[in-house]
Amino acid sequence: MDQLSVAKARNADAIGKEAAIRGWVRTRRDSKGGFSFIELNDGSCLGNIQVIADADLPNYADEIQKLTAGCSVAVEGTIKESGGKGQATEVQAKSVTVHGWADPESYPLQKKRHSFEKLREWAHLRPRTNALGAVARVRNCISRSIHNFFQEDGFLYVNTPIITASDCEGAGEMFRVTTMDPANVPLKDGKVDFAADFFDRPSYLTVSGQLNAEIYACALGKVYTFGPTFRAENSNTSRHLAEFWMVEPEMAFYDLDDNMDLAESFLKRIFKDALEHCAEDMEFFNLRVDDTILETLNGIMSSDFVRVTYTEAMKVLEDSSKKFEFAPSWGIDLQSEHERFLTEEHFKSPVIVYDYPNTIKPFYMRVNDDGKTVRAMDVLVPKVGEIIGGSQREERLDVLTSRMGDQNLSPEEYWWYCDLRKYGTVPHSGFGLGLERIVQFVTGMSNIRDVIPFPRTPGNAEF
RNA sequence: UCCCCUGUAGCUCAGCUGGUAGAGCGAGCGGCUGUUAACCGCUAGGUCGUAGGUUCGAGCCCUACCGGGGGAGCCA
Repeated sequence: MDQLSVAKARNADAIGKEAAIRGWVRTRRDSKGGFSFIELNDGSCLGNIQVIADADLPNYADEIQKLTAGCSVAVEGTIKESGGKGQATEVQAKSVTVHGWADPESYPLQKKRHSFEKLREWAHLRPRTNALGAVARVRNCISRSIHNFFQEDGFLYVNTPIITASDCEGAGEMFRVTTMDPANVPLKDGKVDFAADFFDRPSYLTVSGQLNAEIYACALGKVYTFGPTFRAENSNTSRHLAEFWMVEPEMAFYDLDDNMDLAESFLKRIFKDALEHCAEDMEFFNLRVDDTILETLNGIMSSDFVRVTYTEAMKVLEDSSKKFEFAPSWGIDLQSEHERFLTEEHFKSPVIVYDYPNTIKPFYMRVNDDGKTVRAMDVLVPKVGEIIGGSQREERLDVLTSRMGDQNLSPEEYWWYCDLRKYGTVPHSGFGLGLERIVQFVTGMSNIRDVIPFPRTPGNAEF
C-alpha cells in the first residue's frame, strides 16, 4: 500500500487510491450515526485530510473515540470524493493505528488560536500549528529559491567560516569563541593571554562572510554565501536576532548599478516562488496575519523599485510636511521613521537608497568622485525597513588603506584583504540579505522570533 | 541599553473611587448531528508573576526584582 502525504491525499487525482496516511490529529468530531471525523495533518501542507472512521472498526470505542488534538496515528483506507463541503477528498478508514497519545488535560495546544507570544513558550510544539507550519514551509521555499536563483545564474556557493579572528567591519558586537576556563583565565602581564587560547588569538563568531566572499569573487567571478551569522548586540526589537541566517552574493566586475539590478531581480524571484509554490500558505497569511500581503507582493513584482540617492532621499524628507522625531539633515543616517516614510507613505513601494555619506558607512565601500559619498545601497521595504544592505567595494589600494586609517583599522591586520587590491584588483560589488527579514516580509509576520524555528535573543536560548 | 504598556483558571480576558474572584473558549461527563473554529446541558479548575510595604482589610495603592509586548538605538 502506498504511503501518501496529506498534501497528495487532498488532491482530487488521488480519488480511488488505497493509501496509508500518517500524521497528527488536529481534531475529532463524532457522529452518533456511527462514525467519527478525524482531521489529520502531517505538515506537508496547511490543510488537513478528513478521515472517516466507522464504528465497526475494532478499536472504535477503545481508541478512536478517545483521539484528541496532538495524538499521532496511521490510517489505512481508500481516498474518495468527500460528501461534505470544505474538502475535495477524504479517507474512508479500514484501520486506524494509534502511535502516541496526547493527554488533553496537559497538552498545551488547543483547537483555538493561540497568541504568537504564548506559542514561543512552546517552541517544541508550535510547528504543529497552522501558522508556524506555514512559516516553516515558506521559509524552506525561500531558501530553495535563493539557491536556485544564484545557481541558475552561474554563481558559486561558497562556505565561509563561522569562526573568525577578524573583529572587523563594525557590523556589531561579537560573540567570543574560546576554550579557556572562565574561572581560570591564563594571564600575561595582567592581561588575558590569548596566545594560550585555541586559535592563538582572540576569535569570534562571524558577523558577516563578506570579506571572505570577496576573496572567492576575486578569483571565481560570482559567488554567494548562505549561512548563520551572529550579533551580540543587546537588541530587543521585532526585527533583530542574535543568531540569524544571511545570504551574501559577491560579484567581480559588478558596479553599484549591476548590484542594484541583481538585488531587485533577486527579491522579485523570491516573491514569485513563494506565491507560486506556497499558494495555500500565502492565502492563509493573507487571511489571518496581514490582509495586504498578496496585493503587496503582486504589486512589487510588476513594478520597478524606486531608486534615489541618499541626497535625494534627504531632500524628500526635508521637503515633506511630516514632523519627524529626528529632523532629517544631510549627514545623519536614515532613522526608522525616515525609512518608513519613504517606503510606506511617499513612494509606497520598495526603495533603493544609494550613495550614502562616507562618514556613516564602513571602510570597504567605494568612494565616489565627490569624495563625500560612497557607493552604498540599502533596499528598504514597508514595515520591515532595511532588508538588504550592500555596496560596490573599494578596489583602489591607496583609497582603501586611507579609509582604514580614518576608521582606526590597521592594513597590516587585513593584509590579505589588501592583497586583493594589490594583485589584479577589479571593481566588485555585493550585498547581504537577512533571511528572517525576507521571511517576515513575505509572510507578514510581525515578530522575527516567529519566522525562525528557535530564536536566539538576549536572555533567551531555551530549546 | 533607553522610553511606554503589561502579568488574574490550560488559553483569551473582565474585575468600578481598596471590602475575601468572574465570563468565554478549552478539558471531563451526558445529549444531538455528514460534521468541518460544530451545537446544547452539567462538572471540575485560581497562593491574582515574585518579594517586601501602606491599610482594620490589597487582584486593585507604593517599592524592588523577574517575565511578556510595543517603540527607539544598532543593523540584516
